[in-house]
Amino acid sequence: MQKKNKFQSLPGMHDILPDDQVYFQKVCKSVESIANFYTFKRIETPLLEDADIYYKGTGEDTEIVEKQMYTFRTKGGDHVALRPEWTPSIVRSYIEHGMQSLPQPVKLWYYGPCFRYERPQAGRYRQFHQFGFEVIGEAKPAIDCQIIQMSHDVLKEMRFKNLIIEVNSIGDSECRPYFKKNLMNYLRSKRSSLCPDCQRRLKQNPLRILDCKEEKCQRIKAGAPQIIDHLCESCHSHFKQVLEFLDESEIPYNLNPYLVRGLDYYTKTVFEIFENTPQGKEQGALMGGGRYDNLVKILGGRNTPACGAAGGVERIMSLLKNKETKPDTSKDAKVFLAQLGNLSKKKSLKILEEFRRAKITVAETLSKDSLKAQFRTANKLGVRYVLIFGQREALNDEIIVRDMDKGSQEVFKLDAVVAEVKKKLKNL
RNA sequence: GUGGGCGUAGUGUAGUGGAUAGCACAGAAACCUGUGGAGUUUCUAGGGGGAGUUCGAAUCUCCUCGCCCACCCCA
Repeated sequence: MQKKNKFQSLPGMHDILPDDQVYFQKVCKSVESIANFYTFKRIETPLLEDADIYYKGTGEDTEIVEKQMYTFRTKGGDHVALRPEWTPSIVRSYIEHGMQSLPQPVKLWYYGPCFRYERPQAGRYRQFHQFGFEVIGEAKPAIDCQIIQMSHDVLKEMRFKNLIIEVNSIGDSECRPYFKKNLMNYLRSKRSSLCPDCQRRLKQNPLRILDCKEEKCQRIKAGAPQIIDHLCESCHSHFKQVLEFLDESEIPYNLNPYLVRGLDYYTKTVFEIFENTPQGKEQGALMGGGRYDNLVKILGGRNTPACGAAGGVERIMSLLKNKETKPDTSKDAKVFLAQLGNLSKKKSLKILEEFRRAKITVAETLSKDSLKAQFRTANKLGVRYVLIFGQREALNDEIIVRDMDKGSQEVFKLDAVVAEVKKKLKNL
Protein backbone atom coordinates (compact mmCIF):
# COMPACT_ATOMS: atom_id res chain seq x y z
CA MET A 1 0.00 0.00 0.00
CA GLN A 2 1.10 3.52 -0.63
CA LYS A 3 1.94 5.35 2.57
CA LYS A 4 2.48 8.98 3.18
CA ASN A 5 6.15 9.84 3.27
CA LYS A 6 7.22 6.31 2.60
CA PHE A 7 9.24 5.06 -0.28
CA GLN A 8 8.14 2.00 -2.08
CA SER A 9 9.57 -0.11 -4.84
CA LEU A 10 8.50 1.00 -8.31
CA PRO A 11 5.65 -0.85 -10.02
CA GLY A 12 6.81 -4.17 -11.34
CA MET A 13 10.03 -3.99 -9.37
CA HIS A 14 10.44 -6.37 -6.50
CA ASP A 15 12.79 -7.31 -3.73
CA ILE A 16 14.04 -10.84 -3.51
CA LEU A 17 14.00 -11.10 0.26
CA PRO A 18 16.25 -13.32 2.37
CA ASP A 19 13.57 -15.98 2.66
CA ASP A 20 13.30 -16.21 -1.11
CA GLN A 21 17.01 -16.43 -1.71
CA VAL A 22 16.91 -20.18 -1.27
CA TYR A 23 14.79 -20.41 -4.38
CA PHE A 24 16.65 -17.75 -6.26
CA GLN A 25 19.92 -19.50 -5.69
CA LYS A 26 18.50 -22.88 -6.40
CA VAL A 27 17.57 -21.74 -9.88
CA CYS A 28 21.01 -20.29 -10.41
CA LYS A 29 22.72 -23.42 -9.19
CA SER A 30 20.66 -25.72 -11.36
CA VAL A 31 21.42 -23.61 -14.40
CA GLU A 32 25.08 -23.51 -13.56
CA SER A 33 25.39 -27.23 -13.06
CA ILE A 34 23.70 -28.05 -16.35
CA ALA A 35 25.73 -25.42 -18.16
CA ASN A 36 28.95 -26.77 -16.70
CA PHE A 37 28.09 -30.28 -17.69
CA TYR A 38 27.64 -29.23 -21.31
CA THR A 39 30.79 -27.08 -21.12
CA PHE A 40 29.10 -23.74 -21.54
CA LYS A 41 31.03 -20.71 -20.27
CA ARG A 42 29.39 -17.98 -18.30
CA ILE A 43 29.17 -14.52 -19.80
CA GLU A 44 28.08 -11.25 -18.28
CA THR A 45 27.18 -8.25 -20.41
CA PRO A 46 26.24 -4.69 -19.48
CA LEU A 47 22.66 -3.91 -18.56
CA LEU A 48 22.86 -0.89 -20.77
CA GLU A 49 23.37 -1.24 -24.49
CA ASP A 50 23.05 0.88 -27.58
CA ALA A 51 19.31 0.79 -28.15
CA ASP A 52 19.94 -0.01 -31.78
CA ILE A 53 21.02 -3.56 -31.10
CA TYR A 54 17.47 -4.25 -30.02
CA TYR A 55 15.84 -2.26 -32.79
CA LYS A 56 17.87 -4.15 -35.33
CA GLY A 57 18.29 -7.44 -33.54
CA THR A 58 15.14 -8.11 -31.59
CA GLY A 59 13.17 -6.25 -34.21
CA GLU A 60 11.38 -2.92 -34.49
CA ASP A 61 7.98 -4.47 -34.85
CA THR A 62 8.22 -6.74 -31.88
CA GLU A 63 6.19 -6.10 -28.78
CA ILE A 64 9.36 -5.91 -26.72
CA VAL A 65 11.01 -3.18 -28.72
CA GLU A 66 7.89 -1.37 -29.75
CA LYS A 67 6.42 -0.80 -26.32
CA GLN A 68 8.40 -2.44 -23.57
CA MET A 69 11.91 -1.07 -23.69
CA TYR A 70 13.37 1.25 -21.11
CA THR A 71 15.27 3.67 -23.29
CA PHE A 72 16.79 7.04 -22.64
CA ARG A 73 19.42 9.43 -23.86
CA THR A 74 22.63 9.80 -21.93
CA LYS A 75 24.20 13.16 -21.21
CA GLY A 76 26.44 12.54 -24.16
CA GLY A 77 23.42 12.02 -26.37
CA ASP A 78 23.67 8.26 -26.83
CA HIS A 79 20.42 6.44 -27.24
CA VAL A 80 20.63 3.52 -24.83
CA ALA A 81 18.34 0.78 -23.54
CA LEU A 82 18.19 -1.40 -20.45
CA ARG A 83 18.39 -4.88 -21.87
CA PRO A 84 14.96 -6.41 -22.38
CA GLU A 85 16.58 -9.75 -23.20
CA TRP A 86 20.10 -11.10 -23.41
CA THR A 87 20.60 -12.54 -26.85
CA PRO A 88 21.45 -9.37 -28.81
CA SER A 89 23.94 -8.36 -26.11
CA ILE A 90 25.64 -11.68 -26.30
CA VAL A 91 25.81 -11.62 -30.05
CA ARG A 92 27.20 -8.10 -29.88
CA SER A 93 29.86 -9.34 -27.51
CA TYR A 94 30.62 -12.31 -29.74
CA ILE A 95 31.22 -10.00 -32.67
CA GLU A 96 33.01 -7.30 -30.71
CA HIS A 97 35.50 -9.70 -29.18
CA GLY A 98 36.18 -11.66 -32.30
CA MET A 99 34.78 -14.87 -30.91
CA GLN A 100 34.38 -16.14 -34.45
CA SER A 101 38.07 -16.94 -34.31
CA LEU A 102 37.58 -19.21 -31.32
CA PRO A 103 36.86 -22.87 -31.96
CA GLN A 104 33.24 -22.98 -33.10
CA PRO A 105 30.65 -23.25 -31.80
CA VAL A 106 30.99 -20.85 -28.90
CA LYS A 107 28.79 -21.97 -26.04
CA LEU A 108 27.75 -19.37 -23.48
CA TRP A 109 25.37 -19.15 -20.56
CA TYR A 110 24.09 -16.24 -18.49
CA TYR A 111 22.00 -15.32 -15.47
CA GLY A 112 20.92 -11.81 -14.61
CA PRO A 113 18.31 -9.06 -14.66
CA CYS A 114 16.33 -7.80 -17.64
CA PHE A 115 13.87 -4.93 -17.93
CA ARG A 116 10.60 -4.65 -19.75
CA TYR A 117 8.06 -1.93 -19.24
CA GLU A 118 4.78 -3.75 -19.24
CA ARG A 119 1.85 -4.27 -16.94
CA PRO A 120 2.94 -6.41 -14.00
CA GLN A 121 1.04 -9.61 -13.53
CA ALA A 122 1.41 -13.11 -12.16
CA GLY A 123 4.95 -14.21 -12.97
CA ARG A 124 5.66 -10.98 -14.75
CA TYR A 125 7.76 -8.11 -13.55
CA ARG A 126 9.38 -5.06 -15.05
CA GLN A 127 12.68 -6.04 -13.64
CA PHE A 128 13.07 -9.77 -13.72
CA HIS A 129 15.82 -12.30 -14.12
CA GLN A 130 16.58 -14.44 -17.06
CA PHE A 131 19.06 -17.21 -17.58
CA GLY A 132 19.88 -18.89 -20.81
CA PHE A 133 22.21 -20.72 -23.11
CA GLU A 134 23.50 -19.68 -26.50
CA VAL A 135 25.40 -21.73 -29.05
CA ILE A 136 26.89 -19.53 -31.73
CA GLY A 137 28.54 -20.83 -34.86
CA GLU A 138 26.86 -24.12 -35.50
CA ALA A 139 24.01 -24.85 -37.90
CA LYS A 140 23.42 -28.52 -37.31
CA PRO A 141 20.07 -29.71 -36.01
CA ALA A 142 21.75 -31.64 -33.22
CA ILE A 143 22.38 -28.30 -31.52
CA ASP A 144 18.73 -27.36 -31.60
CA CYS A 145 18.01 -30.60 -29.86
CA GLN A 146 20.76 -30.11 -27.34
CA ILE A 147 19.44 -26.68 -26.43
CA ILE A 148 15.98 -28.11 -25.91
CA GLN A 149 17.41 -30.94 -23.89
CA MET A 150 19.39 -28.61 -21.66
CA SER A 151 16.34 -26.46 -21.09
CA HIS A 152 14.38 -29.53 -20.18
CA ASP A 153 17.22 -30.71 -17.94
CA VAL A 154 17.41 -27.46 -16.03
CA LEU A 155 13.74 -27.69 -15.17
CA LYS A 156 13.99 -31.35 -14.30
CA GLU A 157 16.97 -30.55 -12.12
CA MET A 158 14.59 -28.38 -10.13
CA ARG A 159 12.17 -31.28 -9.84
CA PHE A 160 9.59 -30.10 -12.32
CA LYS A 161 7.51 -33.05 -13.38
CA ASN A 162 4.69 -32.21 -15.76
CA LEU A 163 6.50 -30.32 -18.44
CA ILE A 164 5.20 -29.66 -21.90
CA ILE A 165 7.62 -28.86 -24.67
CA GLU A 166 6.08 -27.28 -27.72
CA VAL A 167 8.09 -27.25 -30.90
CA ASN A 168 7.66 -25.71 -34.31
CA SER A 169 9.67 -24.48 -37.24
CA ILE A 170 9.06 -21.03 -38.64
CA GLY A 171 11.28 -21.39 -41.69
CA ASP A 172 13.98 -19.02 -42.84
CA SER A 173 14.38 -16.01 -45.06
CA GLU A 174 13.85 -18.22 -48.06
CA CYS A 175 10.58 -19.88 -47.26
CA ARG A 176 9.00 -17.60 -44.69
CA PRO A 177 8.26 -14.68 -47.03
CA TYR A 178 6.61 -17.06 -49.39
CA PHE A 179 4.55 -18.59 -46.63
CA LYS A 180 3.66 -15.16 -45.30
CA LYS A 181 2.24 -14.19 -48.66
CA ASN A 182 0.30 -17.39 -48.77
CA LEU A 183 -1.06 -16.85 -45.29
CA MET A 184 -1.87 -13.21 -46.01
CA ASN A 185 -3.91 -14.17 -48.98
CA TYR A 186 -5.86 -16.60 -46.89
CA LEU A 187 -6.32 -14.19 -44.01
CA ARG A 188 -7.31 -11.28 -46.20
CA SER A 189 -10.13 -13.34 -47.54
CA LYS A 190 -11.36 -13.81 -43.96
CA ARG A 191 -10.45 -10.36 -42.78
CA SER A 192 -13.87 -9.30 -41.63
CA SER A 193 -14.21 -12.30 -39.34
CA LEU A 194 -10.97 -11.61 -37.49
CA CYS A 195 -10.87 -9.94 -34.11
CA PRO A 196 -9.87 -6.24 -34.18
CA ASP A 197 -6.41 -7.00 -32.84
CA CYS A 198 -5.77 -9.49 -35.57
CA GLN A 199 -7.00 -7.13 -38.24
CA ARG A 200 -4.28 -4.82 -37.08
CA ARG A 201 -1.76 -7.65 -36.99
CA LEU A 202 -2.59 -8.48 -40.54
CA LYS A 203 -0.49 -5.56 -41.62
CA GLN A 204 2.27 -5.70 -39.08
CA ASN A 205 2.92 -9.28 -38.21
CA PRO A 206 0.49 -11.76 -39.69
CA LEU A 207 2.32 -14.73 -38.24
CA ARG A 208 1.14 -13.73 -34.82
CA ILE A 209 -2.47 -14.20 -35.77
CA LEU A 210 -1.78 -17.89 -35.51
CA ASP A 211 -1.16 -17.35 -31.84
CA CYS A 212 -4.39 -15.49 -31.15
CA LYS A 213 -6.69 -16.94 -28.53
CA GLU A 214 -9.90 -15.31 -29.72
CA GLU A 215 -12.42 -17.93 -30.61
CA LYS A 216 -13.26 -16.59 -34.00
CA CYS A 217 -9.61 -16.35 -34.93
CA GLN A 218 -9.09 -19.89 -33.71
CA ARG A 219 -11.67 -21.07 -36.17
CA ILE A 220 -10.03 -19.20 -38.99
CA LYS A 221 -6.60 -20.40 -38.18
CA ALA A 222 -7.82 -23.99 -38.23
CA GLY A 223 -8.23 -23.63 -41.97
CA ALA A 224 -5.11 -21.58 -42.47
CA PRO A 225 -2.09 -22.86 -44.30
CA GLN A 226 0.49 -24.21 -41.90
CA ILE A 227 4.07 -23.22 -42.09
CA ILE A 228 5.43 -26.71 -41.68
CA ASP A 229 3.73 -27.58 -44.98
CA HIS A 230 5.47 -24.69 -46.68
CA LEU A 231 9.03 -25.04 -45.47
CA CYS A 232 11.75 -24.92 -48.07
CA GLU A 233 13.83 -27.99 -48.65
CA SER A 234 16.61 -27.11 -46.21
CA CYS A 235 14.28 -25.97 -43.43
CA HIS A 236 12.16 -29.02 -43.87
CA SER A 237 15.02 -31.44 -43.58
CA HIS A 238 16.51 -29.47 -40.69
CA PHE A 239 13.27 -29.64 -38.77
CA LYS A 240 12.82 -33.30 -39.56
CA GLN A 241 16.22 -34.03 -38.14
CA VAL A 242 15.59 -31.97 -35.03
CA LEU A 243 12.51 -34.05 -34.37
CA GLU A 244 14.45 -37.22 -34.97
CA PHE A 245 17.04 -36.14 -32.47
CA LEU A 246 14.33 -35.33 -29.96
CA ASP A 247 12.80 -38.76 -30.45
CA GLU A 248 16.16 -40.39 -30.11
CA SER A 249 16.88 -38.52 -26.87
CA GLU A 250 13.43 -39.47 -25.60
CA ILE A 251 12.48 -35.88 -24.98
CA PRO A 252 8.70 -35.59 -24.92
CA TYR A 253 7.38 -32.82 -27.13
CA ASN A 254 4.27 -31.59 -28.88
CA LEU A 255 4.30 -30.28 -32.38
CA ASN A 256 2.54 -26.96 -32.27
CA PRO A 257 2.13 -25.55 -35.76
CA TYR A 258 0.80 -22.31 -34.31
CA LEU A 259 3.79 -21.58 -32.15
CA VAL A 260 5.44 -18.40 -33.37
CA ARG A 261 7.76 -16.39 -31.26
CA GLY A 262 7.66 -12.69 -30.64
CA LEU A 263 11.18 -11.93 -31.73
CA ASP A 264 12.13 -11.23 -35.31
CA TYR A 265 15.44 -12.99 -35.40
CA TYR A 266 14.18 -16.51 -34.99
CA THR A 267 14.57 -18.92 -37.87
CA LYS A 268 13.71 -22.56 -38.20
CA THR A 269 13.33 -24.23 -34.82
CA VAL A 270 11.36 -22.51 -32.07
CA PHE A 271 10.16 -23.98 -28.79
CA GLU A 272 8.57 -23.15 -25.46
CA ILE A 273 8.34 -25.12 -22.23
CA PHE A 274 5.43 -24.92 -19.81
CA GLU A 275 4.51 -26.60 -16.61
CA ASN A 276 1.36 -28.58 -17.13
CA THR A 277 -0.53 -27.34 -14.09
CA PRO A 278 -3.24 -24.68 -13.83
CA GLN A 279 -0.82 -22.22 -12.30
CA GLY A 280 1.90 -23.13 -14.74
CA LYS A 281 -0.31 -22.49 -17.73
CA GLU A 282 -1.47 -19.16 -16.39
CA GLN A 283 2.04 -17.96 -15.93
CA GLY A 284 3.14 -18.70 -19.44
CA ALA A 285 6.35 -20.14 -20.71
CA LEU A 286 9.03 -21.09 -18.21
CA MET A 287 11.57 -21.30 -20.96
CA GLY A 288 11.62 -20.53 -24.62
CA GLY A 289 14.05 -20.26 -27.44
CA GLY A 290 15.06 -21.31 -30.87
CA ARG A 291 17.45 -20.89 -33.71
CA TYR A 292 18.52 -17.46 -34.90
CA ASP A 293 20.70 -17.92 -37.91
CA ASN A 294 20.49 -14.32 -39.09
CA LEU A 295 21.15 -12.35 -35.95
CA VAL A 296 24.94 -12.29 -36.05
CA LYS A 297 24.82 -10.93 -39.55
CA ILE A 298 22.12 -8.42 -38.73
CA LEU A 299 24.28 -7.01 -35.96
CA GLY A 300 27.21 -6.64 -38.27
CA GLY A 301 29.07 -9.91 -37.96
CA ARG A 302 29.70 -12.64 -40.44
CA ASN A 303 26.88 -14.88 -41.48
CA THR A 304 26.86 -17.18 -38.46
CA PRO A 305 24.19 -19.65 -37.39
CA ALA A 306 23.17 -19.79 -33.74
CA CYS A 307 20.66 -21.27 -31.39
CA GLY A 308 19.65 -20.55 -27.81
CA ALA A 309 17.12 -20.60 -25.03
CA ALA A 310 16.11 -18.40 -22.12
CA GLY A 311 14.26 -19.02 -18.87
CA GLY A 312 12.33 -16.78 -16.50
CA VAL A 313 13.71 -16.99 -12.99
CA GLU A 314 10.77 -15.41 -11.14
CA ARG A 315 8.29 -17.64 -12.88
CA ILE A 316 10.23 -20.70 -11.98
CA MET A 317 10.66 -19.48 -8.41
CA SER A 318 6.97 -18.97 -7.89
CA LEU A 319 6.19 -22.50 -9.05
CA LEU A 320 9.07 -23.85 -7.02
CA LYS A 321 7.57 -22.35 -3.89
CA ASN A 322 4.46 -24.45 -4.34
CA LYS A 323 6.42 -27.64 -4.41
CA GLU A 324 6.59 -29.79 -1.36
CA THR A 325 10.34 -29.97 -1.18
CA LYS A 326 11.52 -27.82 1.65
CA PRO A 327 14.31 -25.38 1.01
CA ASP A 328 17.74 -26.42 2.08
CA THR A 329 18.56 -25.15 5.55
CA SER A 330 21.90 -26.88 5.91
CA LYS A 331 23.66 -23.55 5.81
CA ASP A 332 21.92 -22.22 8.89
CA ALA A 333 24.00 -22.05 12.03
CA LYS A 334 23.90 -25.09 14.27
CA VAL A 335 26.05 -23.55 16.97
CA PHE A 336 25.47 -20.49 19.12
CA LEU A 337 27.97 -18.71 21.31
CA ALA A 338 26.55 -17.27 24.51
CA GLN A 339 28.79 -15.04 26.57
CA LEU A 340 28.51 -13.50 29.96
CA GLY A 341 30.65 -10.71 31.31
CA ASN A 342 33.17 -8.32 29.82
CA LEU A 343 36.17 -10.60 29.73
CA SER A 344 34.33 -13.37 27.95
CA LYS A 345 32.78 -10.94 25.55
CA LYS A 346 36.22 -9.77 24.57
CA LYS A 347 37.55 -13.27 24.16
CA SER A 348 34.46 -14.29 22.21
CA LEU A 349 35.59 -12.51 19.09
CA LYS A 350 38.67 -14.66 18.95
CA ILE A 351 36.69 -17.83 19.48
CA LEU A 352 34.33 -16.89 16.68
CA GLU A 353 37.28 -16.35 14.41
CA GLU A 354 38.59 -19.83 15.19
CA PHE A 355 35.26 -21.34 14.28
CA ARG A 356 35.18 -19.35 11.09
CA ARG A 357 38.54 -20.80 10.11
CA ALA A 358 37.17 -24.27 10.80
CA LYS A 359 34.22 -23.34 8.50
CA ILE A 360 31.64 -23.78 11.22
CA THR A 361 28.91 -21.17 11.26
CA VAL A 362 28.38 -19.83 14.76
CA ALA A 363 25.56 -17.48 15.60
CA GLU A 364 25.74 -15.04 18.50
CA THR A 365 24.21 -11.95 19.97
CA LEU A 366 27.16 -10.16 21.47
CA SER A 367 24.94 -7.19 22.00
CA LYS A 368 22.93 -8.99 24.63
CA ASP A 369 24.02 -9.36 28.21
CA SER A 370 21.54 -11.65 29.86
CA LEU A 371 22.16 -15.33 29.38
CA LYS A 372 18.47 -15.94 29.26
CA ALA A 373 17.98 -13.60 26.38
CA GLN A 374 20.81 -15.25 24.50
CA PHE A 375 19.33 -18.66 25.03
CA ARG A 376 16.03 -17.45 23.77
CA THR A 377 17.65 -16.24 20.60
CA ALA A 378 19.60 -19.46 20.22
CA ASN A 379 16.39 -21.33 20.55
CA LYS A 380 14.63 -19.29 17.91
CA LEU A 381 17.45 -19.93 15.53
CA GLY A 382 16.91 -23.64 16.01
CA VAL A 383 20.52 -24.19 16.95
CA ARG A 384 21.70 -27.60 18.21
CA TYR A 385 24.64 -26.59 20.41
CA VAL A 386 25.14 -23.56 22.60
CA LEU A 387 28.62 -22.69 23.73
CA ILE A 388 28.45 -21.11 27.15
CA PHE A 389 31.33 -18.84 27.86
CA GLY A 390 30.91 -16.99 31.14
CA GLN A 391 33.23 -15.24 33.56
CA ARG A 392 34.29 -18.46 35.21
CA GLU A 393 35.10 -20.12 31.92
CA ALA A 394 36.90 -17.09 30.60
CA LEU A 395 39.21 -17.18 33.60
CA ASN A 396 39.90 -20.90 33.34
CA ASP A 397 40.13 -21.01 29.55
CA GLU A 398 37.23 -23.40 29.43
CA ILE A 399 33.93 -23.45 27.63
CA ILE A 400 30.72 -25.35 28.14
CA VAL A 401 29.03 -27.07 25.23
CA ARG A 402 25.34 -27.59 25.75
CA ASP A 403 23.33 -29.95 23.62
CA MET A 404 20.00 -28.22 23.23
CA ASP A 405 18.11 -31.31 22.24
CA LYS A 406 19.37 -33.54 25.03
CA GLY A 407 19.85 -30.87 27.64
CA SER A 408 23.29 -32.23 28.52
CA GLN A 409 26.45 -30.19 29.00
CA GLU A 410 30.16 -30.87 28.77
CA VAL A 411 33.14 -28.73 29.69
CA PHE A 412 36.06 -28.44 27.29
CA LYS A 413 39.36 -26.65 27.28
CA LEU A 414 39.14 -23.60 25.06
CA ASP A 415 41.76 -24.82 22.61
CA ALA A 416 39.94 -28.12 22.15
CA VAL A 417 36.44 -26.84 21.63
CA VAL A 418 36.57 -26.27 17.87
CA ALA A 419 37.66 -29.83 17.27
CA GLU A 420 35.08 -31.21 19.69
CA VAL A 421 32.23 -29.28 18.11
CA LYS A 422 33.35 -30.32 14.69
CA LYS A 423 33.22 -33.93 15.80
CA LYS A 424 29.73 -33.50 17.19
CA LEU A 425 28.44 -31.85 14.03
CA LYS A 426 29.83 -34.60 11.93
CA ASN A 427 27.89 -37.17 13.90
CA LEU A 428 24.57 -35.44 13.42
C1' G B 1 -3.57 0.83 -23.33
C1' U B 2 -8.49 -1.78 -21.63
C1' G B 3 -11.33 -4.44 -17.86
C1' G B 4 -12.16 -6.74 -12.79
C1' G B 5 -10.90 -7.17 -7.48
C1' C B 6 -8.60 -5.13 -3.17
C1' G B 7 -6.18 -1.20 0.35
C1' U B 8 -6.95 -1.45 8.75
C1' A B 9 0.22 -1.74 13.15
C1' G B 10 6.12 -5.11 10.39
C1' U B 11 2.85 -9.61 9.03
C1' G B 12 -2.04 -11.95 9.14
C1' U B 13 -6.74 -10.27 10.36
C1' A B 14 -11.75 -8.41 13.27
C1' G B 15 -14.97 -4.61 13.13
C1' U B 16 -21.40 -3.05 7.78
C1' G B 17 -22.59 4.80 10.39
C1' G B 18 -21.57 5.76 17.03
C1' A B 19 -17.52 4.06 22.84
C1' U B 20 -10.50 4.21 23.96
C1' A B 21 -10.40 0.70 16.27
C1' G B 22 -10.12 -5.37 18.77
C1' C B 23 -7.14 -10.00 18.21
C1' A B 24 -2.84 -13.11 16.87
C1' C B 25 2.13 -13.43 15.47
C1' A B 26 6.60 -10.65 15.12
C1' G B 27 9.60 -6.72 17.71
C1' A B 28 11.40 -4.05 22.36
C1' A B 29 11.67 -4.02 27.86
C1' A B 30 11.11 -5.92 32.91
C1' C B 31 10.60 -10.00 36.32
C1' C B 32 16.14 -12.39 35.16
C1' U B 33 24.50 -11.03 33.97
C1' G B 34 24.92 -18.15 35.16
C1' U B 35 21.23 -21.76 31.44
C1' G B 36 16.29 -22.11 26.08
C1' G B 37 11.21 -23.41 24.33
C1' A B 38 6.62 -21.20 29.11
C1' G B 39 4.41 -17.34 31.90
C1' U B 40 3.09 -12.49 33.58
C1' U B 41 3.44 -7.22 33.05
C1' U B 42 4.60 -3.09 30.07
C1' C B 43 5.85 -0.79 25.54
C1' U B 44 6.27 -0.01 20.03
C1' A B 45 2.94 0.30 15.90
C1' G B 46 -2.73 1.02 12.24
C1' G B 47 -7.90 2.42 8.34
C1' G B 48 -3.03 4.77 1.31
C1' G B 49 -4.09 10.08 0.33
C1' G B 50 -7.80 13.89 -0.62
C1' A B 51 -12.72 15.75 -1.02
C1' G B 52 -17.91 15.00 -0.02
C1' U B 53 -22.51 13.05 2.56
C1' U B 54 -23.53 13.07 8.01
C1' C B 55 -24.46 15.51 14.54
C1' G B 56 -20.92 11.43 13.77
C1' A B 57 -17.12 7.71 8.51
C1' A B 58 -12.43 2.36 8.80
C1' U B 59 -17.62 1.63 7.22
C1' C B 60 -21.48 5.36 2.24
C1' U B 61 -20.14 8.51 -2.51
C1' C B 62 -16.49 10.66 -5.71
C1' C B 63 -11.43 11.58 -7.09
C1' U B 64 -6.53 10.04 -6.71
C1' C B 65 -2.53 6.83 -5.54
C1' G B 66 -0.95 1.92 -4.83
C1' C B 67 -1.29 -3.41 -4.94
C1' C B 68 -3.24 -7.92 -7.15
C1' C B 69 -5.50 -10.34 -11.34
C1' A B 70 -7.03 -10.75 -16.44
C1' C B 71 -6.71 -9.18 -21.78
C1' C B 72 -2.42 -8.17 -24.98
C1' C B 73 2.40 -10.16 -25.30
C1' C B 74 6.06 -13.03 -23.32
C1' A B 75 10.71 -15.54 -19.64
